[in-house]
Amino acid sequence: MKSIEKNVSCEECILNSKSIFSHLTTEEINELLLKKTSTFYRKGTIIYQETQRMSGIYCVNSGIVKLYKTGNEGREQIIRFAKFGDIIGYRSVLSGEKACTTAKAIEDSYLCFIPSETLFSMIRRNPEFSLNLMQLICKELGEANLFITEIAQKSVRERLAEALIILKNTFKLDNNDVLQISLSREELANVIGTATESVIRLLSEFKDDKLIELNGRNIKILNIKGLMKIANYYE
Amino acid sequence: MKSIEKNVSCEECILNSKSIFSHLTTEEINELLLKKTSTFYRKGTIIYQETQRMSGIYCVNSGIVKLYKTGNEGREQIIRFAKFGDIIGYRSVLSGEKACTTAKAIEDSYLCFIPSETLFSMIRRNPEFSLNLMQLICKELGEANLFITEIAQKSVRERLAEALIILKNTFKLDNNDVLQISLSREELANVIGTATESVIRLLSEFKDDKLIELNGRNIKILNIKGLMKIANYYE
DNA sequence: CGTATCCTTGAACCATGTCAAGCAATGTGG
DNA sequence: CCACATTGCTTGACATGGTTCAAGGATACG
Repeated sequence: MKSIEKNVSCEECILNSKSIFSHLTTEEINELLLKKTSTFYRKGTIIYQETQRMSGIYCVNSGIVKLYKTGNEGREQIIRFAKFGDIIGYRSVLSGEKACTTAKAIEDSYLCFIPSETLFSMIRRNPEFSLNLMQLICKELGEANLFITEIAQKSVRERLAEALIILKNTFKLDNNDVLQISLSREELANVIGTATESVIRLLSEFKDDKLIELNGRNIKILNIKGLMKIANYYE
Repeated sequence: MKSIEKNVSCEECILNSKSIFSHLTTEEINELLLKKTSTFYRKGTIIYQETQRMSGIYCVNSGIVKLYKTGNEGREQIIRFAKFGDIIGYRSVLSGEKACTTAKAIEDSYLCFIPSETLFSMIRRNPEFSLNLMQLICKELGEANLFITEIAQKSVRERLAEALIILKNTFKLDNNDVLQISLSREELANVIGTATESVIRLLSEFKDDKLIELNGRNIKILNIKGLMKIANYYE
């Protein structure tokens, strides 16, 4: 649980045109930079827990954060991953409810913390910022609705193929076509809602079918179209 | 697809303290009343379709609206139901995306249509309204995340018991303990993501176990605690 | 070098989906 | 008002995808 404070550059996050911060005034950006605190989270560290009250949101500067809910039998359901430029924790802050997910760094990560008051002040002062934020939340809601449908209607095989495609789109491949996120078999199972053994068996099948290549946690994508066909996923 | 325009009273919707409209100024309310149009939708009528671009949002004045997504094999996944005071369609309007669900009246319903420009103008002018709206969306997102976890981890039996509890909380019971929403067995199946036959068999079991009583589509709740225990659902 | 964690495979089991057939309820047109 | 069609509901039989349990191998770590 070691965490060191350090000042990281937020310029890239703010200037990124997809960022909700991209429409802030210079004055607002200065206030944001003044109020934010940056913290290092070593791989494996929990950033916040479900049922916890949040006093602000976090913006991921580097690393990868896993957001998951814990089900009745203690099994984790991964809701999403957050990477550079993504913000987390805003759902609870805005709804005034307790956190509904736990956030855990699965890579060494730097996160910026923005206190609730700063966020609310920006919402009150800048309607364009509000609209950007709403847009972000609504997109996430759309993805959640889609995920509900897929998990309810698709087979495990389809869901695994789809998960690989989505991970590829989110985290990209290196120049050797290897997925740029490292997940355990269990985590992969917790994304698609199945047993670890099922993931292992299906990954082997995909390998036998020359769709992917496996090397420990490294997954090399050989045939994305084949995966899309299996997943019935076209986008 | 018959739909008649009629002026319905929006006062109750607006004054309701849980409504997102409750913090509007008198001036804003007057503009809202001026710009809104009210329409009758006969049971079975589709209000909007997924993939459609939305030009505004709807507020349910009376009746019940079913919101569902259509999966690959054409099977419908019910995302939620909207009743008096609920608004629908805002996700697509705010995100600028096409509708991700289809909305269909499953009872005769009156809906008020609020054009996008009116909504955006209220957001731009009134930060408290924005915050209320964000809060609403965030709550829905929280419910979606919970639903993902339940559908991924719970058995069909648990999910059906839970669905009955949630329907009871949302639509209440009449003074004879009968659920105040009428769904086909297939619709019930499409809520929890299972086959119609499974719902039928499990409902019979619940009846045998004296948890519910069945009379056509009428479901009488006899033992809510028993259902909660089966569902592992406590709230 | 030993211990813990993760990964893999096989076998058995079971919850749930699918298919088929009959029944009940409801609506339609003559 | 009846015959017929349509749709929804129910039940049984069966197939199977997926989970669970168990055991062994691989890999990483202090």
